[in-house]
Amino acid sequence: MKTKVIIVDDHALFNDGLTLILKEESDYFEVEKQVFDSRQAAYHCLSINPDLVLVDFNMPHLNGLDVVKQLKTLSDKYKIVVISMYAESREIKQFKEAGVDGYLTKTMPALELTSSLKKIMQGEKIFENEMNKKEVFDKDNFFKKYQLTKREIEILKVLKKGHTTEQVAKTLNLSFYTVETHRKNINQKLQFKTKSEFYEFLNNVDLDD
Amino acid sequence: MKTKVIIVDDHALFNDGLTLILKEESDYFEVEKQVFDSRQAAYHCLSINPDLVLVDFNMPHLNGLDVVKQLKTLSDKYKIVVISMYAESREIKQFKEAGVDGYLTKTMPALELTSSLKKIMQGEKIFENEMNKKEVFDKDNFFKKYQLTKREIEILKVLKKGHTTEQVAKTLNLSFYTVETHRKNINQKLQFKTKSEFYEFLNNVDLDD
DNA sequence: CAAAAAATACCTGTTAGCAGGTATTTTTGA
DNA sequence: TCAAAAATACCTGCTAACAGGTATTTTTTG
Repeated sequence: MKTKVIIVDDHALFNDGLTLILKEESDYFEVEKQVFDSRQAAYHCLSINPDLVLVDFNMPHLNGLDVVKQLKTLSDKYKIVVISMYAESREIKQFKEAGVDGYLTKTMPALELTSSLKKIMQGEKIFENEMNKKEVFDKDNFFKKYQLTKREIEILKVLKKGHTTEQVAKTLNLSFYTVETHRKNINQKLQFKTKSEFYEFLNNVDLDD
Repeated sequence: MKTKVIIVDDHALFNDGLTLILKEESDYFEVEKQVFDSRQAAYHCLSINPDLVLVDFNMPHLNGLDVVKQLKTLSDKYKIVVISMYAESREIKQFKEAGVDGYLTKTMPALELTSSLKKIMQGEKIFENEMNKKEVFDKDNFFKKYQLTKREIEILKVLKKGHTTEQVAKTLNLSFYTVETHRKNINQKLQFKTKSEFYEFLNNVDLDD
């Protein structure tokens, strides 16, 4: 009996990545459905009746916490595990209260993830609370996946200081237009939907080598 | 008995700013000396014998870590707190090993800084990183000082979800202009200089009751 | 009750950001 | 070496944000 899994993550790339990781252990996990719109999570859980639901923490429309609460009203049968970019105690507490079975971070290695999930399926509860703070975004994985170039990272570093596009251009001796182009490309790669999202990323990402 | 403070920071503006911040709490802190050349830190500490030394992280000639090591060979009596541009785990570890009492970032609001320093003077050790940021934030103090109104906090809550002024207006059944006015007032009260600052605040502040 | 504080709303002009292009040069790697 | 990737630069048009006002109504509170 394989573990039937539903992945709820609006971020297609990560959703796919997670699916591939679980496929590596296809004798144990079976990804039944990848949900990209959190509002459809409940519907798919009802129709598929999975053993395990992996929910991303920050999503548009319905965030992870809302999804968890919704799923909890539907059934107690499936395990729910939150996968987050942040290991932040306040959020973890909220999810604990909402009754999830685990809170894992996107920074953990694939092997650790699958082994943690197996433990959770056996009834254990795992709340990743590593005080590894600044590595909120897993640098290696992150930059590899999204393929930010050197110049783009350089521009992000200057933006991180609170500078505007024009100030960045002056700092790096570039044309205003060039910096705008780079910003455009960064936004396309990282798919920010709001300015808030962009600045949240900027404030949390570790760009140092 | 006030806390005698020496500030070691080559950056005159920030050195002054820090002094002003501590002057706001002049019944607790007394800035005895502003040192702008890190090579003179030891000399002044010996002659003044302060209770607290605030050391900038990156300075010419002698960097923060070197200053700390030097001071530590002189005396164990005064508390040493490093003030840095960014919270970087590797550096924090080094300073911890050097025996500092705290590592705070320049990005933290003034009130958080003074409240942290007070705690340190009482023997607590505080190492600021992205993880404990949200919790260190002294909510009550903050809102008391800046006197944000109920409506303003309500608007911040909606903005926190990444909504625009227009979306906030719709959500709260207000005119677009009203929300803009509130935002204007918030910005005036909190004195954000850049958008990045505003969003950093928004992403880190705890608005829940 | 009267004054202060808070909340509401409107107006103008400016700037930053961003989406959607085009296009050339430089660098790099198979 | 040559094609792809990266970096550079420009243009238009639109929208959100923001600074600097004014002004009325509602709520709070001494």
